[in-house]
Formats: sequence, structure tokens, C-alpha cells
Amino acid sequence: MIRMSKETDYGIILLAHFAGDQERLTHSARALAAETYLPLPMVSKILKILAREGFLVSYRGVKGGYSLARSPERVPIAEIITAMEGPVAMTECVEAPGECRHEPVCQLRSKWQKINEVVLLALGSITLSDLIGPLPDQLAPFGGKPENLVRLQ
Amino acid sequence: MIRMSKETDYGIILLAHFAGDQERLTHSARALAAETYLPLPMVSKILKILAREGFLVSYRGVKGGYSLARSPERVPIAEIITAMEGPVAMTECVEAPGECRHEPVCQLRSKWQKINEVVLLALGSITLSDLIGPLPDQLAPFGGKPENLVRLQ
DNA sequence: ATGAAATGGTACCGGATCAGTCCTATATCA
DNA sequence: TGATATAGGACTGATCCGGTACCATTTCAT
Repeated sequence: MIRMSKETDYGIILLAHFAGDQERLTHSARALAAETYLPLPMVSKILKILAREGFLVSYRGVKGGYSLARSPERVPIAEIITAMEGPVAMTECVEAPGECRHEPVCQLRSKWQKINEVVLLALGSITLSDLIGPLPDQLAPFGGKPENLVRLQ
Repeated sequence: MIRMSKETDYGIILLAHFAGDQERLTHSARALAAETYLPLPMVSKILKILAREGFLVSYRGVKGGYSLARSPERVPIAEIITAMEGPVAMTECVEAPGECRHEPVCQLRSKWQKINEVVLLALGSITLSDLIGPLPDQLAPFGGKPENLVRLQ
């Protein structure tokens, strides 16, 4: 179904929460779990990953916690997804060239690479700050000209 | 990793094969398996799905086989993906509104819907006929203006 | 008629992945 | 020194996925 893992989903929810409440200096895992209604062990696990990957800065000890490492508008969600579940690759051959045994006879790899770029570009244009605005949202993708969207060949 | 299932991957390979060789009236599962180097039982299974979903027309009996139900340029790959693995939905809440227990407090659902539309639009603009052209490919997504790509809010 | 060759449908299985938990070590503050 | 926080793993149960197997039905050729 072309779906992200729950971990990534939760990770983005957590980061959006950081972006939406920048008044507090740090957020602890416990507080975040309570505010997002996500299970604490899961939240804790994900925060560690996000800190390791450079999205959050961590502070240990009592009164410790996490805070955003960058301002929300400088965090493309494509980057979050890539950090949490590896490179966005619709097919195996895009991620690991040479490993697909059909590659010598399959003509599609270069096509998938282009398609992948399009998806990545779409995701790369959305940042954390886009996720915290008020409703309703209006989408104007590609200047409203889907016919000019992609041109392979 | 935001990846399609192998079934979908193989399905698109098979459909591209149909599109690339329209001289023969029908292709049998056995022949397709040999030509694409995919395992026959898998090919057979996938062809049944593609026929049931309306991408292929099937003919039973000796000398039977499958043929494309529509011309390649009228088959968006987004439709193939959707048919084979359900609606493209980056998050659970996009596919099944109301089922996510965080929905009442989560502000992100409408955002994900927009993001999803963008991905779908990107995939929807590519058809089977785009997959059989000669190399090299040149991609010009969104008229080369990624800054105009998506506007949430 | 009958057998070969094709699709239709479904059940089944082993392995991999995923969501989630738990435990221990380390750091910091009061 | 104890409470509270993160760091970094190991671990598990359930689900999903890739792949196979089986049997029924249809069609063509002899």
C-alpha cells in the first residue's frame, strides 16, 4: 500500500509536536507520550532515533529532554522518512543497483529512478512547518498543471 | 522504505512486456515467465490478478493466454499500483478515516491527504507507454520548478 | 471422445519484517 | 545519594509477504 512504517508515522507526529510548541525549551519522552497519546516505550525509542539522526538535540539527566535541532521550515519530511526507514525506493533495483538478478534484461530500472525522483521531489518540498498550519488546507500541486507533471524519455 | 510489493513490481514488469511486444495476439504465462525470468507460479498468480482487475483480457484453453485490455498510453501506473496493493496511502488515517484512535487529537490527517494527492498525481501522470521508450530518459518534473511544487495551507 | 495445454481460484507455508516492550548503563540535578 | 532523564540494546509475538501447490474448468487438435 505504499505506506510508511508506524515508527516513521509516529516520528513525524512527534516532530510536528515539537514544531507546534516551541515555547518550552525541551520536551521529555514522558510528556510527549502523554500529549500525543502514543505509548511511552515507543516514543522513547523513536526519540532516540531522531536524536541520533540529527533532528533532535538531547539533554540527559533530571530536567533533560529533547529539542528541535533545526527550525521546522528547514526539515523536509522526505529527509525524516529517509532517516527513519532508509532511502525512498519504489523498487529494489533503485535502492541497490546490481542486486536485482533481472537487471540485465529488465529495461525499467532507469524509469523507476526517474519516477522515484519525482516522488522524492514532491516529499522534499514539504517541511515540518507545513504540517502545523491551521485548516483548511489548499493544495496547488505543480501549479495546477498535471499534464506538465512528468516527462519520461 | 516506501516500497511496492514484489507482486506489484512484477505486475508492472509483465504489463510493460505486453506493451513492448504487441505483435503477438496473446502471451501465455509460461512464455512470459521465460521471457522475463520470473518464476512461473508467480507470473501465473499475478496475471490472474491483472485480468480480474481489468488490465488484461484472458483467453482459456490451449492457445489461450492474455492480452492488454487497453492501449498502453491509457494505463497510468498509479492505477496498477492501486489495483494490486490497495489505495496509495502514506499513513493509515488516509486510507481508513476514523480508524486511527489518535485522529481526534492528531492535526496531521488533512496534511497527509494533500501529500498523498501529490504522490498520486505524480504516479498518475506516468503510463505504461512511458515505460517502454528507449534510453536515455530525461526527466522534467513540474516544469523544472520544484519551488512551485506543493503549497499546503 | 480424449488428452494436452491453458486459465481460474484458493489454500498453504516458511521466513522476514514490524510494533511494541523490557532491561541495563549513564548522565544530571536537587 | 536518590530521582529522573536519555543511550543502547535485546527480545518477542503477530502480521504480512513471496512463493508454491493443488484442483477445477475451458479450449483446441487428433
